[in-house]
Amino acid sequence: MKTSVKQGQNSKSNGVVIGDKREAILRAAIKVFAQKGYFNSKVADIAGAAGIADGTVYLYFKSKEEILHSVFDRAMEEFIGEGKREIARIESAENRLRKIAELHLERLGADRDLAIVFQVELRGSTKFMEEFSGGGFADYLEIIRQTIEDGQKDGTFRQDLKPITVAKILYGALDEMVTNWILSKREYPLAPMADEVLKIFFGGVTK
Amino acid sequence: MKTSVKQGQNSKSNGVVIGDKREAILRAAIKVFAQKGYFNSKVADIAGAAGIADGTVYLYFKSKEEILHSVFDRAMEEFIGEGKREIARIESAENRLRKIAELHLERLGADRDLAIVFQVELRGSTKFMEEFSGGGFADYLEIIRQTIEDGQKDGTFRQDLKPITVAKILYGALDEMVTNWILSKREYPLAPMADEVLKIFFGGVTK
DNA sequence: AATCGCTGAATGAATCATCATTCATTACTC
DNA sequence: GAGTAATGAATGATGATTCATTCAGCGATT
Repeated sequence: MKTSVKQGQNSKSNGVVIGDKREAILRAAIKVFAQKGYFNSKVADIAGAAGIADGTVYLYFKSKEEILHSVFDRAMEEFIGEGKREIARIESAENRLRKIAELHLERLGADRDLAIVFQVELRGSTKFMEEFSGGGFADYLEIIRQTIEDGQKDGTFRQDLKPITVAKILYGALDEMVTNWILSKREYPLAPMADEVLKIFFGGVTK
Repeated sequence: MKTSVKQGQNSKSNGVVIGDKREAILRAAIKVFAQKGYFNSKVADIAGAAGIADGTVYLYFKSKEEILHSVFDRAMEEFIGEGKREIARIESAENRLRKIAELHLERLGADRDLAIVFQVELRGSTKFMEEFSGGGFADYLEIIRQTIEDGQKDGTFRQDLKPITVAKILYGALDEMVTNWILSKREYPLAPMADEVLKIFFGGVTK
């Protein structure tokens, strides 16, 4: 019997607003999933990390899987939303792509746990990937594709390449930067890698 | 009680050489893992697909995890082994990279199930990725890196880029081609995508 | 201002299903 | 009939989910 500190819900009894228990669970889940992977994470681990009882999790989520879903949905929505906003104001296609690359690496570089869940768990299941192909991911790729098409139309980019393929290549390169960053023992800032990627992407490696 | 067709091991009783039961299990595992993912695959599924009893699996493998390991090890060994051989005879760094890209996509494009297991399951666990970072994967990236360094030394490639980063970018682009191919509903040959990737990689997208 | 239900959040021990793994038994082969 | 390979039912662990119970806050009542 532990002397658990009960806490009425949000900001009722005392001035301290406890963000939201749902929020706490999501944050805890990101940490736990990042550490042990979705399938090796116990719901009890998440509850523990969130500082609540096991059963409480089910007051906020229908199942363990729904937690993972929510993590993706929330992050992706925010990610794409802000991306679109930032891109909108930029004139040249080249600079838009530059911004996309920078944002991509900045975002994921800013939250390692979330990055791990994205790179590892999202990829780690065809099921999720397929759902995502029709969801946020397709949107993201489409934004890149469109930007490349714009650049081709205004004569900035070569026109002998299929925009969608070019988009995949840029995305793949960025994605690999993130994956390597996650796996690396050394700590280094991720965002600056955008430069090298863009140098090659725009100019190629041939002298 | 099913009238199971017992079969003495390899080519004993009759002329038909049943490759090896171990081999059959690995093939079955690749198919099953590709379909449902490692964690959702039951050992019984694998046994079923291989046409043997559940327990028999354990005559050939210590655990379910060892099966997955074996799938990776075998494929990676073959993959890298043949890669090195093919590369060795090629003179120019540029053509060596070209060959690497082609092989990469040809190989994975030739066995969709294996490709799925590689793209999805390998990525789907930090544990495996980390093991692999110190294993086959690191070797592969090193081969690419070295080739790029060669090209820089002989003046073919720009020298203002870190070879390791360039290597990651090429790898990332190829990897994304594979991932997209796996997820795509449409059936299309993977290998030809190497051309587009190389065009951009060598020449860049800017006009 | 002390007491009293009430309500809904939170708890965590118990349940129940799901598999990986084992091993006593059976089937083959020589 | 000895030796080996294969079988598949039984075992045991694990862990998601449930649910009877506890608890804290709050307005109403005295």
